[in-house]
Amino acid sequence: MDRYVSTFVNKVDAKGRVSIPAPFRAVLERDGYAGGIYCYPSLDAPALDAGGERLAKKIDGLLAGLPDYSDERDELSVALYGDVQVLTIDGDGRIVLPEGLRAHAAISGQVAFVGLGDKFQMWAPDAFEARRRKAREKVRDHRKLLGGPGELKSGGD
Amino acid sequence: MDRYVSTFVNKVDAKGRVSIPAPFRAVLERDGYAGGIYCYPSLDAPALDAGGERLAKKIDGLLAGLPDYSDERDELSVALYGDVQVLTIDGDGRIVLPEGLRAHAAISGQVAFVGLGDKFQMWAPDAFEARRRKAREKVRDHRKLLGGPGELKSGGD
DNA sequence: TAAATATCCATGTAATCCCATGAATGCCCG
DNA sequence: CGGGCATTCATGGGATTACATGGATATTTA
Repeated sequence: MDRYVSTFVNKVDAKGRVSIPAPFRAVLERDGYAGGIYCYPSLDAPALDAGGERLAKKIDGLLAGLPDYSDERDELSVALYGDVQVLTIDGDGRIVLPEGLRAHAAISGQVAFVGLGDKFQMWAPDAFEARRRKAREKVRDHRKLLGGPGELKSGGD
Repeated sequence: MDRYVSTFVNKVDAKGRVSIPAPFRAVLERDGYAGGIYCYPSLDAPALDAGGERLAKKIDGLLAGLPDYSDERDELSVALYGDVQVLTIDGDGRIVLPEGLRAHAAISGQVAFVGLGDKFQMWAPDAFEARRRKAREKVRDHRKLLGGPGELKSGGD
């Protein structure tokens, strides 16, 4: 498997450690993570974005499109790189979530790991539940636009 | 044959395992399933959608059009990837249905596997029976509009 | 040295593998 | 044409492994 899929909820222990779900670890293995995974506060959600090399490349790619020394580039690179932390994975497949990041996502006792294809997010489980509901409704709407007959349509009424 | 057709009912055992009907397994073989089959709650029915690589590609296709780091993309990915589970197939051709998925489809003792062409669905047998009846009536109505007599004629059950 | 961070080890639980059984199907040979 | 024989499948149970989690010990940093 080469993409992050599905959702897993794990506990944060007294030291702030969380196990990365084994399936995600497997993807990271393939993805590559020199020294650790990339993690930063989501721009538009109370969540953390994370991933391996592929994610890093994607960020680079976004910046590459903008002219050097432009305001836009400066702003974006600060927004994207400025808050990035590299989290090392310990021998048991766990990371430690620093205080700052945890605050942004309002994470305390548990973390929901949510696969988004080529990156994953970390949420406070209840906040994610709300977002999930919203997202599902949106997909319903989009389906009418996106899906030709049979696209992702299910069980046709 | 390379599409899922017909309906099969199998048991869920004490551990939550269900045999995938052999004919579907054969299709999956051809379809490809690296690591397992893709399965997610149907958007508009109390059922589960499932399939192999072909289905996975379809999901990718939906996202491919959207720009990275857009609100929209994240939202869609949550619903598309976040809700998907990758179910591994054991040596005997069985999968385990996780609690969350089972709940969505109200599946407990038995599962009806329903072929839908390039994917299949899993239903609680009685819920599916009801749905099937309804679908039949609809088809009968349509037939009057669409076809000359005998167009879609079938030999009954 | 104290606090914080990293490494290592222990444990219960849940998932995975492996083998046994039994029914049903299809095939071969009488 | 009919009766065994072999295979394929679904299903059940037991054994084994993987994984998340908690705690203890080393190691660094201020």
